[in-house]
Amino acid sequence: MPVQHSASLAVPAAQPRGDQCPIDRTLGVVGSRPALLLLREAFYGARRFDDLARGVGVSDAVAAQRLKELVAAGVLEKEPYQEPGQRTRHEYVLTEAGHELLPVVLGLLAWGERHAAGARTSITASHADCGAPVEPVLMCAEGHRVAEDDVLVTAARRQPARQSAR
Amino acid sequence: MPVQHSASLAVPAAQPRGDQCPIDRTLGVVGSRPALLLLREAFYGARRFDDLARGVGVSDAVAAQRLKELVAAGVLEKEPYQEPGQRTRHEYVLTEAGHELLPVVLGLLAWGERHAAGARTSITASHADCGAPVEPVLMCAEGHRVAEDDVLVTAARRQPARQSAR
DNA sequence: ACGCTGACTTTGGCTAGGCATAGCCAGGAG
DNA sequence: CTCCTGGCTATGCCTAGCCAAAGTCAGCGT
Repeated sequence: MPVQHSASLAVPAAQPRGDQCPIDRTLGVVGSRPALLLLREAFYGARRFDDLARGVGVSDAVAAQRLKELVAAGVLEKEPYQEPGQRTRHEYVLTEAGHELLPVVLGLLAWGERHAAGARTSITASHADCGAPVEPVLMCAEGHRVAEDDVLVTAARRQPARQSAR
Repeated sequence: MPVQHSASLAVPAAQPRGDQCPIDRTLGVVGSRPALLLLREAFYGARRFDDLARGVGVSDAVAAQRLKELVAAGVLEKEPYQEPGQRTRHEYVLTEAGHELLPVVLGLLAWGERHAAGARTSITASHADCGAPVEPVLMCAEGHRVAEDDVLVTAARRQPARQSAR
């Protein structure tokens, strides 16, 4: 017997692909390196264009382009603000939807810490209350911790009928 | 005090960027669309080259290239297998490290379901035992559910001393 | 021994996306 | 009213990545 993991997830039937797959759709929004890194900066607290662009290390043009896409996708919001003695500026803040991408970002962080060796520094996410390291863990709405092979993936047609006039 | 969510994460000091950031390093491995989609296929149970490539919808060349990278990064392993009456083949199986990317993939899935509208079908990950929907949730090693502002992000130098002869 | 099939590899052409540099614009400071 | 600064926008070049199509290769079946 070689290894235990067969198909990991329980996938009884074929799932939709292409633009019908929510994973693919999400990747259309945050599927590029600059986009994810901008998100990282936003989670680190950056709000101003310069800080975001600088932190990611891309040119202004790319930063502007990606930020525009993230705003269009509803991940970030552009809001006016004013520092005392300064003119009105705009800052980029995470929306509710943006905040919900935190598990993904921290998942990448945790994986990189564990498996992408070579960095001379390590970044740790820990629980402010107890100091223990934090990671995304699979849980169901009932509050059970879910193992990989207990995850059942199913597809369903959305809104069968009711295509009434708006 | 304008909005409630200020910096979401608690980040007391600057974090390393570029290739010193584990998020960035992880993106170097799975930071492209085809790579993530190949991973999706692997989680769905695909193991053969053709199935993986077909499921992602890219050309053979791209699939081969990305698979090679994923193998090199230790996410997939190439193993020989033999179906009865068939010649020896190789299949791609998720390694331990590969399996640990599941929270990221399911995070993308969950987010897409909730925020990337437009698909006519929905994919749901549910708990096989109780049927409730499954999502990645932030938890610390002590077992506490961690809220966003209770996540403390800190950097540390790896291997403090031992900077002996190079 | 030959052919077929699955699994790649190679080649050539094309497009998206990146960078650098420079230019533009708004608006408080002076 | 002009200057200055942060925040973009525009231009030109250059590379990475993609696709399609064709070629290669291993080895079981006949």
